[in-house]
Parts: sequence; structure tokens; C-alpha cells
Amino acid sequence: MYSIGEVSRRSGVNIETIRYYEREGIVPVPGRMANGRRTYDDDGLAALRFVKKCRDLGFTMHDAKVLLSLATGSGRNCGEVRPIAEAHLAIVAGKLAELTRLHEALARMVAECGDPASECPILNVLSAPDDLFHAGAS
Amino acid sequence: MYSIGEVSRRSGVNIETIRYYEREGIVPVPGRMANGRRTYDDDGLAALRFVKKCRDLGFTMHDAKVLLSLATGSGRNCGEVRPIAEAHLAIVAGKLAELTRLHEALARMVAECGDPASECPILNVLSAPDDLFHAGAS
DNA sequence: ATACATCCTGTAGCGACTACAGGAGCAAGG
DNA sequence: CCTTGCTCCTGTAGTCGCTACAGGATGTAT
Repeated sequence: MYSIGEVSRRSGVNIETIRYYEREGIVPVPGRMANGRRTYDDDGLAALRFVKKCRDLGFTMHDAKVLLSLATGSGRNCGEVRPIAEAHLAIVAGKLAELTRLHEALARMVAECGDPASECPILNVLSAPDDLFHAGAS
Repeated sequence: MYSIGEVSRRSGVNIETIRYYEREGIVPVPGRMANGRRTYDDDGLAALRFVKKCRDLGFTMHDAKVLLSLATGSGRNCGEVRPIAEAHLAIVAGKLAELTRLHEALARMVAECGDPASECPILNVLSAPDDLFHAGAS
């Protein structure tokens, strides 16, 4: 049996966040000691670690909740897991593409901005009326 | 002179967001017509387009505010702009690296999750006690 | 006895919006 | 004249996923 501080250390989840997860019904409600303090067993700790991994992978809290219930349930098969993971992968792939474009655009702008005395090309791009990502300034 | 709806259409910034930017002091306060409605000139429109570009590039609202003031000011040189852009580029590069790792991990997991009847490898990875990104399940 | 760590509840704040509620003004059509 | 519908106004509350208190109770060590 662990205290909240103990599971926080062991799971890497902040104490306040653990209580927040409990309030939101993401992880099961732990037991209480005589003095009112929360007490966690190995399952409680495992649930927190599970949710942490989900969040590290970018799943929403809602997804984490569903995935945890699937993991805790009897089936543990891909049927319901895969669509959730695929949908999330699609979102991540989209964000990755967007961020890549953004990184390129920014890097190009910073590269052009050299002389600290002359009129800044970054401000010029930002002030220009045309599309950010297809404005080929050379 | 444009109405708020007009500048919203022309800048691509949501009406509610325009009012929010005004409240937060990101864009200059527009004039008002006799009936109390906001009225924007070309400079007001340009400011909104500028802020929109900043946001599209991932700059914070605070950065956008500073950059706008630098663009509107007399200098327009790289001296103050470059450090802001460089710092932001570094953040974006970091996020890009993180998201790339995440995408790889997710893609690997989804690829392994094939058979909809057998025990799901995704749940197994999430339930495992070891590191997410270095657990080479093959 | 005193200091300090840990825990408790409850509430408010972050960034960057977004979504109402509840109302006013104005034009066009019947 | 009246209704319908559009745009606009202010003000407040909700979103997501935490994080940071305030203000207090309890536990442990010296």
C-alpha cells in the first residue's frame, strides 16, 4: 500500500494531477486510511502508470480512460483498441506534417534575417499580404 | 472603413477572437460608429492579418504583440526580431523532434496490432512497466 | 516542544480561444 | 406596420490538461 506521494514518485504523475484524475474519473478511486489519506495498491499504481503512458503518447484523457477500461476488462483484444489508436495516429501524423511545414518556414525566415541593422525580412514576410507558406522569398 | 464582420472575412480571424485580441491589447482599439459598432481602417485590418500570421507560425500571443509593435515602429530591423524568432524556432524544433518520436512509437504500435481477436499488443505496451520509447517489441 | 514534511479540500489560474445568453439596431419583404 | 433575418454589442462561462495556491490537519523526527 502506497501513499499518494509514493505513487506520484513511482508513476511520475504529479500529486495534484493524480487527484485531478481521480476527480475526473480517469483512474479508480483509491481507498482511505483511518486519517483520511488516500492509499493505493499495486493496481492503483499500475493504472496511473498506464494513464501516464497514454498521455505521453498524446492520447486525450478521454482516450486514456477508455483504453484503461479496455485494458482492465476481460477481452484485451485489438477490436476496440485499434480504431482509437488509428484515429490518434492520424491526428498525430497531421500535426507532424503541419509542424514540419512550420519549422521549414520559420527556419527559412531566420536564415534570411542576418544583418541586424537592415530592414528585417521577418517583419516583411509577416506584413506581406500573401500566403505565408508559399511566399518564396529568396 | 470595415465592420468587424468584414475584417473577420478579410483577415481570416474569427469575430470573437478579434474582440478577444482587442480586450487583451494585442491589436489596437478600433474606432466606433455612431451606433457603437467597431469600425476598422486598413491599418487595423493589416494588424489582424499580421497577428494571424504570427499565430499561424506558432508564435505566442505575447510574441505576436511584441512583433507587431516592432513592425509598426520606426526601426523594422532585425536587432530585436531575430532573438524572438530564434527562440521560437528552437521551441518548434524541439516539439518537432518529440512529435516525430511519438509518431514513430504510435505507428509501430498500430502496425503490430493486427489480429482483432488476439491479445492486443498496444494494451500490452501501455501496461508494461518499462520505457515507452525504448521498448523494442518485435 | 518545535520544526518540517506530507496530506486534505476547494478554488482559481494558465493560453488561446470558443460558445453562449440576452439584447439592440437595421434593411427588405409581405 | 410587422415580421424575419442579419449583424452587431457586452459579459460570462466553458474547453483541455493540468498547476498553483490558501488554509488547514496530521504525522515524524529532533
